[in-house]
This record gives sequence, structure tokens and C-alpha cells, in this order.
Amino acid sequence: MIPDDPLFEPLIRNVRELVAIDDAELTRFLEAFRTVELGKKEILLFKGDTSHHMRFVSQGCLRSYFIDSAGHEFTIQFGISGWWVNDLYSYLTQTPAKHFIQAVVPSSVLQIHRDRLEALFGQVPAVERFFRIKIQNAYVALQDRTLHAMSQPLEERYLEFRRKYRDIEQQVPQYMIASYLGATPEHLSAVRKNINYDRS
Amino acid sequence: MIPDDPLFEPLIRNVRELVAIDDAELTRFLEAFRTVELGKKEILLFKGDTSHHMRFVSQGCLRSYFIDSAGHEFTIQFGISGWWVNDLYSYLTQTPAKHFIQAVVPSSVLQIHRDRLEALFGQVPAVERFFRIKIQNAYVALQDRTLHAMSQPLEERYLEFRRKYRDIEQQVPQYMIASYLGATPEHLSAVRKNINYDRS
DNA sequence: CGCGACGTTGATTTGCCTCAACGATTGTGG
DNA sequence: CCACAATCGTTGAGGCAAATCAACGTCGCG
Repeated sequence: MIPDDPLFEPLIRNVRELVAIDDAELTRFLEAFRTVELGKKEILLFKGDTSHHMRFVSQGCLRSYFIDSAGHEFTIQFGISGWWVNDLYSYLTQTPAKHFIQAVVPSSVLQIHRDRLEALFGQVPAVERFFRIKIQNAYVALQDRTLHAMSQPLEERYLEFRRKYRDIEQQVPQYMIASYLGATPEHLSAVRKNINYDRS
Repeated sequence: MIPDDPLFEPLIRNVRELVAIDDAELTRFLEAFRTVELGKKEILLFKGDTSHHMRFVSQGCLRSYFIDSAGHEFTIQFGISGWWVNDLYSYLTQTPAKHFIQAVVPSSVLQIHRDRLEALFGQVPAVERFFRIKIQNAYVALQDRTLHAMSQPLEERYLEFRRKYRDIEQQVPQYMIASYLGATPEHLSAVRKNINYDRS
């Protein structure tokens, strides 16, 4: 009954490690998803479009980013297998997105339409619970990142990023990491040089 | 049946403007709250304590902040009437808080114990829904703030703060606003001076 | 009144950005 | 399969925004 497509495995694990849900309910949930395949650098959501889906990264790596008035890119979030990625503001308010969502490498995404999900919230409490807890955790993580960004110099933030996301660091170019950390590629490059000198 | 204590009014409004909930359920929810009165500068949650309550500001103004290794204060959040304030990480994981929560001016807080709230989540779906939506909105707002902090100069951030939170600006000292904006009091002072010159 | 908390000012230092240029690697079309 | 272009990381010079440090005025409160 539960779909045995291997793309669904990370999602099943993601749900079951957080909430108790029986097979029938889980199946209803999974059946509401559609698969999207993306090539390297392909864009899944454009600024100005409205986000109608919650999106789960099954394979590969995505990022969301925005571009300020001076043309600078800021990476908001990376997402690898097991992460949810979205422009939540656009999704929640059904207004045009301020961010882009892009595949950094070839990726497989599972997405569920907002109408289906809202209906499921009323029908399967475990699904609503799942998203409540997910968003709580995301909030805490974001708060942590915000505080680090304000209080730590770039070197600390970079080392922290490496510790926490070694698997992300390997698949994304450095200028994206710089833009995630709120720095220029040149500055990050200089910091990396320093770190290597310190080692020897 | 619904408590008519005026302190509850902001909370009742807060819930009813977001979810449909009948009087009996709302009453159950409200009865789980206790009132806490705080004097100016009194601390409600100390760093190192574990947060066992969700807290709602009924009157006055609170803030949460943390102190880094160099002794600098960073204000994470202000909360006036109608806002929820907590160290969510401590609350969710039941680990020692990394932040303080403090009354900026004399304040009245309504708080519900975690055990009561978790029980209500299972019994009254509207309560779980309420918190899911609240935390979604908080996440979006925090993301917005994080992006502004990274991409805008202090002057922009200060003007934005003023526009958005004029009612907060009036009850908190300037050095706390500076610490919220990620700047020193001296720098904010200089920026304010500039703004005034521009006006004339 | 006198002390402490708060905001301001100015001099100096510093972390980070900007701009320009240059290898190295990747990928692509002829 | 090679040649050329584009992408990415690095380097260094110069500049600017913001932090630091120290000092001072003012207000409110015990």
C-alpha cells in the first residue's frame, strides 16, 4: 500500500521519526505528492511566481536565495536529502515569491499542493502535528543562525558551517556558501587561507 | 464560562482572529493559564533555567536577549501586548535556556505549562492549529528580519524598525534597540543624528 | 543632593567590501 | 578532439562602514 518508489524513502523516514502515523494515513499523505526532476542550476520557483507547493528534497541539493536592489545574491537556505525547501511567505500568503528556488546539482523533489495539504490537516491530525513540529525546529535553527550571524566573525561562522553541514559543503560552490554566510567570495577566500596557515 | 479577567482579552482576541474555536474549547484552553506580574527589569527566565511554559504578553513589554562570550548583549525579540515570548529551543528540547527573558517595563504575562499544552494538542485540534500557524508566521517574520539584517545598512533597518514597531520604540531604551538591530548604541546614535539633519 | 543609567560625541582602529586582474578548471561547439 | 569561452576561486590595493575606547552632559531616582 505504501508506495515503494525509492524516492519516497527519505520522506517516509522524515515523517515517521517525528510523529506516530499508521500505514493508511501515511499512504494518503504520500499519494498526494508528485515528483519533480531538476537539472543542475534549474530553477524550480522564480521570484514573482506564487508558491503552491510544499517541497521536500529527496535527492540532490537545492537552495533558495534572493537578490537585493544592488544585484547581490543572498542564499537563504540550502536543502539536501531529507530537507524541506520553500518560500514559506509566498506559500502561506499566496503572494508572489520574493525568492528563487534553484537546484544546485541534479535533484529529485517531492511536492504536495497546498489545497491537498490543507485538506489533510483537517483529516489527519498527525500531518498537522508533523508540520507544526517541523516548523518549530526550523524556527529554532533560524534563530540560532541569526544570532551567530550577528555575534560571530566570519571565520567562526564558516567553521561552524563546515562542522554542521559537511555534506552540503561538498556539493555547492564556494560563492554560494559565502552568500549564505553573508560575506563576499573574496572575503571567504581570504578567511580560508588564514585557516590553512593556522593549521601548519 | 469564558474568564472575564481583562488580562485574558488580548489572548482571546489573539486566538479567535486565527482559528475557529467554540466557547467550551476556548475556556479549557484559557483555564490552563496562570498570570505572572513582573516589575521593571525583572527577569522571568534566566539563562541556564529550563523553560516549561509558553508565555503570552498581556500588558507591558518583554524582551529576550543573550550575552555572548565577549559580554555583549543581543536582543533577540521584543514582545508587547498580544505577542508570545519564549526561549523556544529550551522549551522544545527541555534543556537549559541560552537566553534571558526580561520585563522592560512593568508587565503582565499569561503562561501555560508545557504538559498542559501538549495534552491540549491531542484533545483540541484548534489549539494545535493555532500554534502551527503562529509559529509559521514567526518563522516568516524572522526570515525577513534576518535578510534585512544581512542586506540593509543600519539606517534602513532603523527606519524600518520605527515604521513597524513605533509602539515598542517608545517604551524601550535605545541601547536595546541597537542590540536588536545588531549595532552599538554609539553607532545608532550617530545614525539618528544623520536622520535628523536630513529632515531639516 | 548625589549616584547610576542612558544617550551622545569624537578619535582611532579594524573587519569587510569593492574593484581589477589573474590562474585553473569545466564544458562546449566547430 | 582541440580551442575557446565561461565559471570559479584567489590575490592584492584601496576605501568605507561600523566597532572600540574614552569622555562628557543630562535626566530620574533613591
